[in-house]
Amino acid sequence: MARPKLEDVAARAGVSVTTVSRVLNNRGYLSDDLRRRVNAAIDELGYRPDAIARSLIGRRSGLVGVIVPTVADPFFGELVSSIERGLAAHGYKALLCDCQENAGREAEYLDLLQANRVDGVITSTHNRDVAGYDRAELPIVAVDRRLGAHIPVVRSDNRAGGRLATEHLLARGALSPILITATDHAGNDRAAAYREVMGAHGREPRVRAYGYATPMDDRRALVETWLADSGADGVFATDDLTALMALEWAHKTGRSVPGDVRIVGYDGSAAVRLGVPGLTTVGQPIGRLGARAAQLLVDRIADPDAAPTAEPPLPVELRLGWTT
Amino acid sequence: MARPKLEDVAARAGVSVTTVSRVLNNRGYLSDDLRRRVNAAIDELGYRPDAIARSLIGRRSGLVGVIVPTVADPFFGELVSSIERGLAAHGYKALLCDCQENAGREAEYLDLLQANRVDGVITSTHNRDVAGYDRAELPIVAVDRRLGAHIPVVRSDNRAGGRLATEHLLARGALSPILITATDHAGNDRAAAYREVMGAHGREPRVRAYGYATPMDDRRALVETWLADSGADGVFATDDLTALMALEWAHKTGRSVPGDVRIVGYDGSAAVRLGVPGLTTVGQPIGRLGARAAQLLVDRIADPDAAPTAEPPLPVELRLGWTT
DNA sequence: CTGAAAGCGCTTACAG
DNA sequence: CTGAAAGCGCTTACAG
Repeated sequence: MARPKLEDVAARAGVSVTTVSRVLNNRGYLSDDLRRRVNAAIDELGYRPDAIARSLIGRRSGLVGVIVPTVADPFFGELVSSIERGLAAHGYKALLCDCQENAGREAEYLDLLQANRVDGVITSTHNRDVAGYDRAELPIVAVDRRLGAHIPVVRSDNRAGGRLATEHLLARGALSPILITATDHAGNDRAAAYREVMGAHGREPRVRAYGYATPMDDRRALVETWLADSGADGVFATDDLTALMALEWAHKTGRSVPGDVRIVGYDGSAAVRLGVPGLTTVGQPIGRLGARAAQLLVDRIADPDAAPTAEPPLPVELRLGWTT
Repeated sequence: MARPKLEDVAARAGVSVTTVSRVLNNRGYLSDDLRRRVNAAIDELGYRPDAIARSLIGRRSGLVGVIVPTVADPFFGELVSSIERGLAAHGYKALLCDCQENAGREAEYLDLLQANRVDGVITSTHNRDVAGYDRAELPIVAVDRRLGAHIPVVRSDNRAGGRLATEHLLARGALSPILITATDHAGNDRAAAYREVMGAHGREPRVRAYGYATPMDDRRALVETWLADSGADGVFATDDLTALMALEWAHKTGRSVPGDVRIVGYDGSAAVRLGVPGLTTVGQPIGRLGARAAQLLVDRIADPDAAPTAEPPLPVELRLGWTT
C-alpha cells in the first residue's frame, strides 16, 4: 500500500485527523484511551508524519545549509562531521553544499538553500565578495570568516597559533623560517602573527601565498619552487597538507628534518594526527568549532533578533612531533 | 516585506497564479507578452518558488540521503564530495547523514530520511544487520556494501586490489607479510585475495582485524601490538590510515622502511596522496565511485522498476611510493 | 491562450 | 475533551 497518511490513521482509529495530529504533537488534552487507540493505529500502519507537509505550515523546515570548500579536505570533513553532530542533537538536518573548491557555486547554493527554506546556514568557505549573504534574511553563522557586522563568526585563536608556530621554529634554531599560506590579506591573523614575531626577533619575514583556488598539484609545485629558491631552514605552513608537501619535498631532495629544515603545520585534523603524528602542528579544536557553530546557529534560529555577541576565539595548542 | 509568493507575482503582473506557474514551469502556450510581464514581476519582487510547497505536490523532493560512517575520514570525505557533485549535476541536493562511527544512528537516519521524503539514498556504511533497508520502499544504491539482491552496489575491484598489494609485498622481498583489516568476514574480498596469493606462494596468511567501531586510538594500539608481536617484514593494511599507523610505528621503533618492513596501504584518497605521496597504496577511483553511485541512483529514481544491473567493479591501481 | 478550483499532507484557530 | 474547516504555497486537471 502507498505511504499511509493522517487520514488513514484517523479512519483506522475511528477519530478525526485533528485528534491524530494532537496525539502526534502531544498538544491539548487527550483521554488516555484515545491516545492509546491512535498510537496503535500509527504502529499498525507504520505511519510516519510527512516532514515536508509539516514544514509547509510551520516556519521550520528543520534543514540547515552547510557550505564548505570541500569535504574532501580532512579539516573540513572533520568540521562538517562535528557540525552535523551538533545540528542532529537539536533535531536539525544538514544539507551539504560542497563548493568543490569553486567560488561560483557558493552564490548558487545560497539561492538554492533559500528556495528550500532552510532555517539557517553555516558557512566556512573563504571566497571573498560573495554577494547574497547580506541580502539573505536568514540566520547565518560563519566559521573563521568575516562576513559582516551582523554575522557571528566562530573561530579559534589564529593570532596565538601564528605566534606559537613562529616562536617554536625560532626556538628550534631556524634562522629564517618562511611562511606559506593561502592568501596574504589583512584578515590573515596567522600571517600577521608570523610577521610580528619575526619583527620582534629582528628577522625579515618572507611570505608566500598560493591562493585558495589553486589546484593541489599546482600548489605542490609552487611550494617546492618556493622552498628550493628560499633556502629556508624552517617552514610555517598555515595548513597541514601544505606542511606535508614541504616534508615530502625535504625527503625527496635529501634534506634532513628537522636538522636542515624544521616544519610546522596548522589544523591538526584527526586524520593527519593519526596518520602522521610526527608532524609538529598547531591544533585547532575542530570538534569544538563545529559544535559551537551549530549551537550558535540553533540559538539564532530560536531568537533571530538577538544581537550577535562577540565570540571569544577558541584556544589552539602546539602539538610537538619530530619535524621540529 | 515577507517572502513573496506566487499570488504576489500574479497580482503584480496582472495575471492569475496559474499563468505564473506556467511561466515558471515553461508549460503550455504563453504569449510572449505575458511571459515578459510575468518575468518582470518575478525579477522586481525577487521571487523564488518555494521548493517545499513544490515537493508536497510532485513526488520529487529533490533530496537524496547520503549515509556514511563519517566524513571526518578522508576517504569518505572525498567520496561524499564526489557524490554531492554528481547529485548536484542532476538537480539533487544531498542530505548528509554522518553516523559518527555509531551503528545505531544508521537506522534512525533511514527513518528520518523517509519522513523527509527523500527521493533516494546512497549508503556506504559497513554496519551489518541494519534492518530497514529491505523495508524501505525507496531507490537505494550502496557503495562497496552488499545489502540485498535488489540493491545495486558500486565498488572497485577489491579482489584485484588485494592481489596487487600482496604480490607486490612478496615481490619486494617480504617473507611473511601480515594483513590488517577492519573485519575478516566472507565479504572481505581484499582479505580473500591476500589469502589466495599467500597460499599460492606457500606462505601462511596472518590476518588481524580491529573491527569497524574501534576508536582510532585503540586501533593504533592494536596495530602496534600486532606488529611488535608478529615480527612481520611486510604489512598490507586495507586502509591508508592504518598503513600510516604502521609507518609511524616503524619510525618510533627504529625500523627502516622498506628495509626492515614494507608497507602497503589502501584507498589512495587525495588527502593522503598529497600529504604522504611516499606511501605505496592501492588507489581506488574514489571520484568515479561517487559519480557512478550518483548516476545510478538518479537512474533508479527515474525508473524505479528497472531491474538492477550488475555493476562491473571499477579498476584499482597500485601506486608506488618509497614504503616498499 | 488563460483562469477558477481542487488538492498535496499536514496544523491550528475556532466551535461545540 | 473532540471535530469541521480553513490554510501553508504551490501545480494540475478541467473549463472556457
